Amino acid sequence: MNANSYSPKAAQILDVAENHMRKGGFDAISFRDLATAVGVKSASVHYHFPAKADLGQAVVARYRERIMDALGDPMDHRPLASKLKLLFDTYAAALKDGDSVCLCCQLGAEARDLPKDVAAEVERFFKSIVGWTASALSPSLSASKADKLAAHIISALQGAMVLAVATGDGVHLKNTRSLLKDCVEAQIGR
Amino acid sequence: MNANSYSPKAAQILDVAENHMRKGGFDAISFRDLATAVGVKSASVHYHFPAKADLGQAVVARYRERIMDALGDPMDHRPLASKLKLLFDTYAAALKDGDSVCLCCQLGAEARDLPKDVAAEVERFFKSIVGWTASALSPSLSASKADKLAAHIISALQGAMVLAVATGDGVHLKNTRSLLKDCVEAQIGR
DNA sequence: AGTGATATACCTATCAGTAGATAGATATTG
DNA sequence: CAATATCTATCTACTGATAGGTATATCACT
Repeated sequence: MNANSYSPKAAQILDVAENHMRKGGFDAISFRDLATAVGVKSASVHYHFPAKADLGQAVVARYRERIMDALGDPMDHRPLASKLKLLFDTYAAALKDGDSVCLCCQLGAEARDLPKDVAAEVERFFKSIVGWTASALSPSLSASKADKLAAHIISALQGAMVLAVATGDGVHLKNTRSLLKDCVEAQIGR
Repeated sequence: MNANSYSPKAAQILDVAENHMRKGGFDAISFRDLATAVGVKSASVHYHFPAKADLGQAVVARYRERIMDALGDPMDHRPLASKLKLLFDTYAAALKDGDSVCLCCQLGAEARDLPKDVAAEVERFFKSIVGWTASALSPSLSASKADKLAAHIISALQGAMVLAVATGDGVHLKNTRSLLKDCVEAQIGR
């Protein structure tokens, strides 16, 4: 099930669901609201996604695929700085309108209250993106240090988004980017 | 309205509400569930907190007061390192059972979907705790650098909690603590 | 001491609205 | 015919909220 295997209507439903979930979490979407937003009835949404957990899982899976595709191969020959810039730009684009965090930041916080399949998909997102970052760092650091620094980078970006949304001030994300850059340079000893 | 001005039953309601909200956000609490948990009927919960927004606001306000009280005066004569240790210990205690993030991390992510008063209280929490941290750093750094580093510290702690809950691995918090310590030391030039 | 007013803290009963989900009919296309 | 995609209609369960009743306790006044 890759991200392009959805019918146009199903993709449209996923788009709306993703936007709503980013702002209010899994409980913020309802079949009726989604149906109205895409111009069908709620029973038709159930046709595409039988249960709410199926919908949630599909939203997260598609999100992960899209992000990971945008990041590309972490082991290719681009310089580390440009990989990290791409990570910051891509991942933090979640804040684009200044009013929503990364989908998995939202869902990650409520992981213990999510349907099992949805929570598993969120966990998979984090393992993917931390793994990508660790791979990108790996030529410059020991495996152990790369893993820790990668997790820290993702953590800090997540938290900065929360702070930005909660205080209504997007500067937090830029601030964290610049401090993370220093942190990475200190670690790789440049 | 300080944290000790609630009747025993109201305080009990706030306790349960806080625990549930930490795991699933504002929508995760219902008057009926709370009532059952404390042994009354839902109408009695409305007696103590007329509307859901009142309850949410009270939970967040009490949380902020408790955390800020535990942190104490950021300008007193304790060494910086022990203030930061207290911050990490106190604030990160939210993860105590390994299955819930900081209340305001959860609510901060969904700030745009919260009742206005609740969102304002969440914002107030963040401004308080970032302000405390900046004050603690202020003897060692310029005001501008202290503000930035303080926001970064809080961001990183928030994000680490999300990662810890989402992946079920509490090591992320310890990891971030140690990298933040390095980051602070690099900034104050020690 | 006795009486009435007031406040506190609960209750029962109910409301309109919304939730996720399903059964079964209909239309369109290959 | 069969697959796809929609519909109408409906179900049960739960949501926040309100109206109005009950019991208890405290206080003021005679």
